[in-house]
Amino acid sequence: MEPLTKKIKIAVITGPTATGKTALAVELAKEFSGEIISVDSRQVYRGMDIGSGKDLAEYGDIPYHLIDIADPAADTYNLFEFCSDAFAAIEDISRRGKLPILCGGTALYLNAILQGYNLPGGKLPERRTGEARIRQEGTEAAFVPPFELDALVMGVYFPRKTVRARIEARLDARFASGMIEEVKALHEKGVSYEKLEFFGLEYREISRYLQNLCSFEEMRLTLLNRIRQFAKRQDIFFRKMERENINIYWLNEGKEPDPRKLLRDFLSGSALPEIGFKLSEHHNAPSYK
RNA sequence: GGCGUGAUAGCCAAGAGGUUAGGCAGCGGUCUGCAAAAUCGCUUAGAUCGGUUCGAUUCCGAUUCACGCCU
Repeated sequence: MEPLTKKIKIAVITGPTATGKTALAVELAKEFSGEIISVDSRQVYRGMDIGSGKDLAEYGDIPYHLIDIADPAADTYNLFEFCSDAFAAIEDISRRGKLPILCGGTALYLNAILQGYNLPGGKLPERRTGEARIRQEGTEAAFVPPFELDALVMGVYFPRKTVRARIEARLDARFASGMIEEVKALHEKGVSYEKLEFFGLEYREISRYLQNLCSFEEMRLTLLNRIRQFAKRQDIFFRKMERENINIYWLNEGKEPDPRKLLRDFLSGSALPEIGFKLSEHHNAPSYK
């Protein structure tokens, strides 16, 4: 195949959890003939649906990538694999004349793609020696970004207080739609409690509940706090990315500035507006109830 | 009405007449190989009024409130 010489244009939708990233990405994919690449370290695992917020029903006819590509019992997906899978997907979509739309909140993964992390091979940290595939790959598996990207990065913004409320509403909806049963089923299919706890948040706290280490109400409150703290850490990472010169267009409630217009201008090569709002220059209120 | 106990930060909760309680929650940061992970930092309160004292959140008195008991 011919190498791609020009920079490949991609759109990115990111932001903290529970802000409606998927819905926006699907909307843009429909309008701009796009395909979605999930940037989510948990949605890669089969069977982790409700807890990771896959929302597969929202996609309709829009093709998606990097979802359900790993076995939660046997695999431990990581940044290295994500980088090679994501660049492969971007190239594939682009060659077919479609627009790659990256969508997700795993900020490290996104940052690695946007900044073209060059992951060296060679000696790996002690803690990784247990993983067979890493040993096999060794030095030659060093990851070098195969081509450059021209990315329009948009983030869905809500005030922290609103995000917190959305997290709570979504959590209860997830309980109502069978999230506990999902975790139970994963365990019955061979995913150890240890592994489930490693996956974090919903999988960790519900595993503890299933092991009778806490009551439902205790579990729910702990989980609520953990998800909220996670959303804060996502913000902290987005600020770091901004300081590292990644421009993020924060869309108030996902609407303003209009993402369709931004993307249209970006794709046609028109001048984009100045970034009006930087998360890194914004402080959240000192406390919430 | 009488007696007793208590009143500490958003919440829980200690000790001490002068030197940081602590935990949770909150906020911020680090992070190029498990990132929904790991890890670090910050956040100075003592119900009210008066007294004792060089100095009171700590001792004394009154008041208010809460809880318990008694009549």
